[in-house]
Amino acid sequence: MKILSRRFYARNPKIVAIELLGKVIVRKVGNKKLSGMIVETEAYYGDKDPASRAYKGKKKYNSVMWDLPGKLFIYMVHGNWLLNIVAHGKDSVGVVLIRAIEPLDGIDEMMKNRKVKDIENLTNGPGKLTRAMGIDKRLNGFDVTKRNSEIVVVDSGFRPKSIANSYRIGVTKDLPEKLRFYLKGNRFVSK
DNA sequence: AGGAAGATCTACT
DNA sequence: GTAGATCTTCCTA
Repeated sequence: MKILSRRFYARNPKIVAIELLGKVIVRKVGNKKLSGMIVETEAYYGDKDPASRAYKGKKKYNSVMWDLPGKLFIYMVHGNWLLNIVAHGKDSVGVVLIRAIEPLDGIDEMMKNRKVKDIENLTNGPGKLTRAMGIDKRLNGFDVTKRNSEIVVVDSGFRPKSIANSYRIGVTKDLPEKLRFYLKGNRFVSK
């Protein structure tokens, strides 16, 4: 179980979004371990991307986007916390939005957090997985490349067989490029 | 004060 | 499957 390094995130967000598929997010809460495999992501750029939180310039709440790659960027939309990881090269800004995961460890605990019966509905959306894992604003700016972080992303060795893409979901102004990526056929991809 | 925002839940046809 | 209410911050006036 290798923790992904800062170098992994210091690339074009589109590349990082694709390569994050199949990796595992591990969340530690006290002595409990919650984890899930990433099955759906979206890439966002900076000032050239009207759907990006960085589009209108640096603000207090989005300043972490200009910070080091590998940090968490968390913000609220429609009453849901959305989990992003900062990913960009030296002279640009970008993030990868985690849209869905496949639950692995701590499923009982996550069920409790979300009050749902069927596993399929547990983490198949960006706002759902954050609630299931107990992620909120407190974790904004967290570094996921450090061992012993409350959250890390590891390479389990899994290699996706087939990856599909589409336009991003829910955005009012998208770019003419398909920036959403997901594991084809996986039942935990959002609807 | 008012409204928009990478969404979700519920209650229907 | 779709339609509408509701979710909570942060921006703009």
